[in-house]
Amino acid sequence: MPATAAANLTKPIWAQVWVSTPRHSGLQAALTYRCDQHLAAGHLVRVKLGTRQVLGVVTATQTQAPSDFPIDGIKGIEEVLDALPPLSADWRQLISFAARYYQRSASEVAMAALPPALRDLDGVQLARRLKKIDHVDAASPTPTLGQTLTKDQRAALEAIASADRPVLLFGATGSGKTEVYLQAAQRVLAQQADAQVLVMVPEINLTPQLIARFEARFGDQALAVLHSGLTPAQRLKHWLRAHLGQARIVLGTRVSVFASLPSLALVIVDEEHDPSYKSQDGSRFSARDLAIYRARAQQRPCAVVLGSATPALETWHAAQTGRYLRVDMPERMGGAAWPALRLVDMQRQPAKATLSPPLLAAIASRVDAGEQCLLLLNRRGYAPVLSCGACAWKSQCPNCSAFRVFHKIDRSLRCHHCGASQSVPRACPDCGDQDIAPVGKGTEQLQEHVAQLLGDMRRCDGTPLRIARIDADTAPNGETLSAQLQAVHTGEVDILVGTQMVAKGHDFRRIGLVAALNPDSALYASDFRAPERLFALLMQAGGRAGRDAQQAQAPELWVQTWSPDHPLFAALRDHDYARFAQDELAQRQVAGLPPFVFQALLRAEAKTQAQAQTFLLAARQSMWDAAQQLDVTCFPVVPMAMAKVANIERAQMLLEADSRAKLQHLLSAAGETLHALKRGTSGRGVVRWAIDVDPLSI
DNA sequence: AGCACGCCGACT
DNA sequence: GTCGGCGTGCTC
Repeated sequence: MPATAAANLTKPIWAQVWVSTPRHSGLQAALTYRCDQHLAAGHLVRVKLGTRQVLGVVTATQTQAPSDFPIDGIKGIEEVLDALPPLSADWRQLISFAARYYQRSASEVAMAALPPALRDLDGVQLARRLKKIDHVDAASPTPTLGQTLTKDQRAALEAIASADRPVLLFGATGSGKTEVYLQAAQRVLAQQADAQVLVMVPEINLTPQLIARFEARFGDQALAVLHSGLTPAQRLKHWLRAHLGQARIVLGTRVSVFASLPSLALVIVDEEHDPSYKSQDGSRFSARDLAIYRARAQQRPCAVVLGSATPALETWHAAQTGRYLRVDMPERMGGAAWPALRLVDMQRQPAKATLSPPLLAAIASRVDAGEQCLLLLNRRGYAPVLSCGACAWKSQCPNCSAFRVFHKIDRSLRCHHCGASQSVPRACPDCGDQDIAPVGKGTEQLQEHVAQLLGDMRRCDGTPLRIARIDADTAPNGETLSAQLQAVHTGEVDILVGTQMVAKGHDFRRIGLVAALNPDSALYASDFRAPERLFALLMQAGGRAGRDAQQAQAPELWVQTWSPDHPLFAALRDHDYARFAQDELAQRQVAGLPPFVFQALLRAEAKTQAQAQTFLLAARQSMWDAAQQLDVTCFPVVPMAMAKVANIERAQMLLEADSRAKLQHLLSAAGETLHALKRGTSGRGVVRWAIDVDPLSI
């Protein structure tokens, strides 16, 4: 409630307000506004900014006039949205921390954290929305009984209840992590009358089962969901229900880490290793890391659970060093067998075989037995490049440093980076030769290829095989995706070809064989995190197979590789994530890579590569001495791996330190400098710059 | 980022 | 004379 001190008209009160100012406005901190009475911090207000009226969050009020801004320039608060309880001190502290750590202004982070629809509402409109919500009265959740727990699950629950640290729930696919989440939530809700639980998932579309189970257990009255797929009105409604404490379980994607949860008592981060927790647009925060901060910084105690079968190496390392508590759930439920690994040495296979003969035979045998097969190929389209046989022409995108991908379905060349599309030329644009041919294989071609090879086969009922494909082209949104997955699930498909998006989340009951056709690029990629991602993908893909214990044949995970002796596959064969992590961490330590060092990237985008680099070089110059003193390494300025996207040239500079504090220290000083540089001559042509703290890819 | 102001080219 | 192009600069 707002403070009810009597208004003192002779003595104005000054309020610090976070307002919706844009990213590069140079307005960093809160702005000062005048008001006639004290306002509790956290209140939402509407204030004038320039000519517009915008939303703001009060962070503090004071009686002393500000010294850094002319008093007669200060405007009054237009309206206090006091129908809403103020945002809590915990919430404001989370926003401040995120802004500081990721080098953004608190205003920007705060506004991104609030539902967009709230920005355009006045008090009257807001009251109307609230009235609607109040009608749906907050029935306290009446959870149905949970399943009987295994020994592992009981131990995990006990650990979560008593842990004084974040808990890493290290559980295999199908080991029953979800039931642990559910019962941990139930326990918290039972213990504390107003408790709230935040459950984070990487992508809501890929986890319909998880949502369904929470809904079934707690009822949709107690549940709120927060993700980008909602309409603005829905998003506001769910946000308000969380803020008002009506929603007891909040399920959401990475944005939900900023949800207003006045009585938060438990945070669950499912599939904590998933890269989508780190946002790639705008403020590049890690929702997983912020979730941990949030829980620990809260005034009321709050437990955190990170769940994964293949934790991020950062998380694994934290568990090894005792900062997190690791709880293992190694057993797969329901007696489902782990798929056996079948490695195909491609050096011993016929050249250019997309599907090696032994794999093809295995697929045929599975299909014959009425089982389903899943073939993973991480390239959509028909072929990644089109190339001229007579000259050096390739389907280079004119706007990006990438090739345009050949899509046979509409005979187009599409750039997967800028979206530009053109129809395939009849002859080589450079030399006129007719012989332009696709190079390499994508999912579209694989589907065609499989149809050619196995098209004569019949299902046991005599009908032709059904070979489906799911990738970003066939499933442009969540609805089409779940429709297609549903078709697979109900058995309408015999062979499914797809990109990694199919490997995540979904339970396919009848899949007996999963194959990764060409995963080698990740083994020797310049990105040091590529093996970690590959291991997670293959473990996850393997988890798709053999969930049905009734199957006649043992489930198999096939991998076609040119490096069958790579240690990653040896660990994969034994489903031994711990060994993989240990090997990988040892290498990282020797090479001086995260989690043993801390990194930040300074990025610049400009019309020319030279302009982007000039800016970064000036930045490097200006922070050089401070970096030396703090023992932070400033690596040379280089073009990004994808140097040009949509005709914008990009360059970057890596900063590295052996402690977070040192890196943070340097970065906090750099922000001001960069703003100044952009205005000066070295910032000429620079469209954007950004700091990416703890970058996932370099 | 918006949204002003501002200072030059083609229309009623 | 006015409408409007988008360059530059400010927002408590």
